[in-house]
Amino acid sequence: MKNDDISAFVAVVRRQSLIQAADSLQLTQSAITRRIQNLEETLGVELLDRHTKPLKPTPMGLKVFDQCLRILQEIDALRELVANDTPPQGTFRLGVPHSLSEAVLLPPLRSLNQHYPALQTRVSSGWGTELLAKLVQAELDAAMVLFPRNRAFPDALTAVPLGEIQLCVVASQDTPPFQHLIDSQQHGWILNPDGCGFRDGLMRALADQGVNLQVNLDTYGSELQLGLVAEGKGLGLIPAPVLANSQYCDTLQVITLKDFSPLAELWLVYPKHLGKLQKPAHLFGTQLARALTP
Amino acid sequence: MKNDDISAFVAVVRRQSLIQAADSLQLTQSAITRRIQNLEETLGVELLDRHTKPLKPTPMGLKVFDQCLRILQEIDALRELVANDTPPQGTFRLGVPHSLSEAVLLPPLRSLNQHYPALQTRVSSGWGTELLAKLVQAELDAAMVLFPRNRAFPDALTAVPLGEIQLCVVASQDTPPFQHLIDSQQHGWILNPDGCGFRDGLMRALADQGVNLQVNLDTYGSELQLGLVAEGKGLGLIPAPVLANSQYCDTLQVITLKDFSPLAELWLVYPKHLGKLQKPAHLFGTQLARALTP
DNA sequence: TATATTCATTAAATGCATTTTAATGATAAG
DNA sequence: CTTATCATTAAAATGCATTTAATGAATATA
Repeated sequence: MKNDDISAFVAVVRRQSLIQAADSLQLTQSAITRRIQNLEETLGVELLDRHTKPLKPTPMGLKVFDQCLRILQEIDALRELVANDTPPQGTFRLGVPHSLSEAVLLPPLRSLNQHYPALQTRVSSGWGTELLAKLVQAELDAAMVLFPRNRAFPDALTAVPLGEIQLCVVASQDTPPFQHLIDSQQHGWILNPDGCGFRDGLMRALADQGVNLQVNLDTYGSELQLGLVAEGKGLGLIPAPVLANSQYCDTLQVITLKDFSPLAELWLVYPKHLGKLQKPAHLFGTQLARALTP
Repeated sequence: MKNDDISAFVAVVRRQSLIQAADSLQLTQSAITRRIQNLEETLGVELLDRHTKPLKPTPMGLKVFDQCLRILQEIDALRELVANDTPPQGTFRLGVPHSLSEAVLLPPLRSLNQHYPALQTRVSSGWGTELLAKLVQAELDAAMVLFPRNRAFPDALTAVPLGEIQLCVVASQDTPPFQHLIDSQQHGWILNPDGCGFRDGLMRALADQGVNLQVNLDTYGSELQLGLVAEGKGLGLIPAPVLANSQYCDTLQVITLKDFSPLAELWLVYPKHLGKLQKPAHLFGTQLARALTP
């Protein structure tokens, strides 16, 4: 009984698709097929119902799924157990989102440094999905990312919620106020690229109302974005703490919408499968989370 | 994190020796060494204290050991889960001990047949350790074995206790009674070969008193053994139910000793790692145990 | 009905990881 | 001091999982 097979099965049930599961585990469909077959073979039961279109587990498969979850949980507990007794040391490569300013990031980083003075922390910043990609490629040990709530992460990663952050819709001072999301399209949006995750959420919310997201300008930094918004080029969507610390804070108008609750979640994300090379850094999952929560 | 590594570690901690662990998992010492190293590497902690002579886990290792147990337990639970919902079918190769007569074996076998009429059962008999060897070589699907209590089984096997069985020390009618184990050596023993497991226990008990087991004759079957005992060639050690059903039952004297409590345990033993070939039979661990318990 | 398109399975080839074999080291017992 | 026992290490061999590539099945589109 291989754990890899188990996590493959879990990923498939979650995503209801071999392809997406493969994607999330960074493998081929073939590999997933084999893994599922392995598990089915060793258990002697059919786990997936091949006839339904969204691939679903058989009744037995569902029970197995639950138990698999329990197994993976105990394995995680083992990691935690070790991590909690091992004071982290060495160099720790942490990724932080472009979209969050120093004002937001400094407190947790300071807290991290207080907890583990021996730890060398190297911080680099990037857009959300960039950071996730670097995690799966083991170029980072952990990353903080800001994503819409209920966001699904790659199965190769563990995500711990660090807290919620309010997003604000901002407009220039002279923009006439409006109350519904649908009206936003009259002005258009100025947004950072897809990688940051907000855009996805906004797009989906608009799609629910049958409208496509209209983007006036793609920006690559919060100050730039806010500057353009201040000039009346369109609306912006920005984390409240970033707005508060921006030079444009007073120049902008915050719009409160009735049908769009712009809440994002700040996550700490780190790889599940500890490569053999990076020694200590990845080990302290929730330990790190605790240290980062001020 | 590989389950094989985990069970290797568990085996090592249990046996306090790499060699014995290797033995019980049917592997080389080398392999065990590597597996332990793997686990230590992925966890980033030293698990075994190499300096103590009976190889012992470090304090951290002990905690890890407990958690490993939990993991393996959940994995077993998965097997159980599936097994309990899968009515067994096909041909089931069950091994039973030479040392137990039909009188003892018939009730559980009948019970098994009642529970699972669809199951073809092929029963073959052998000495205890023979049966265990056949299990690890997948020549049997399960075996009932009679062994001294607290007997350690190979880690590749799961053992479920089915109940206790009284052993009797028997002698010919004209043997003068005695009360202590040590006195038995005056008469010598007539025993079945080592494989049956009783001999081990007896030998150990005598060794504790500083005496070596003196065996007058090696026998290869209970009736033969009892026949020879009846002729006064020495003492016998035999399960009570077998004695009760023997033709020599009335010809023999049962000796009650004060310092040797001859209790054996009847086990159901089956392989943990289900080979891919044998389809259904090995699957129903405790399910089988329930059926076999009358 | 034909033709893509999407998604899963299968088969052969590659590549990686684990195991064994064999040699070395280390420690305790005779 | 020698032998025996047990663990580690290195190199070769084995085995297993993944990928690549081709096939199959089912749905949608023209």
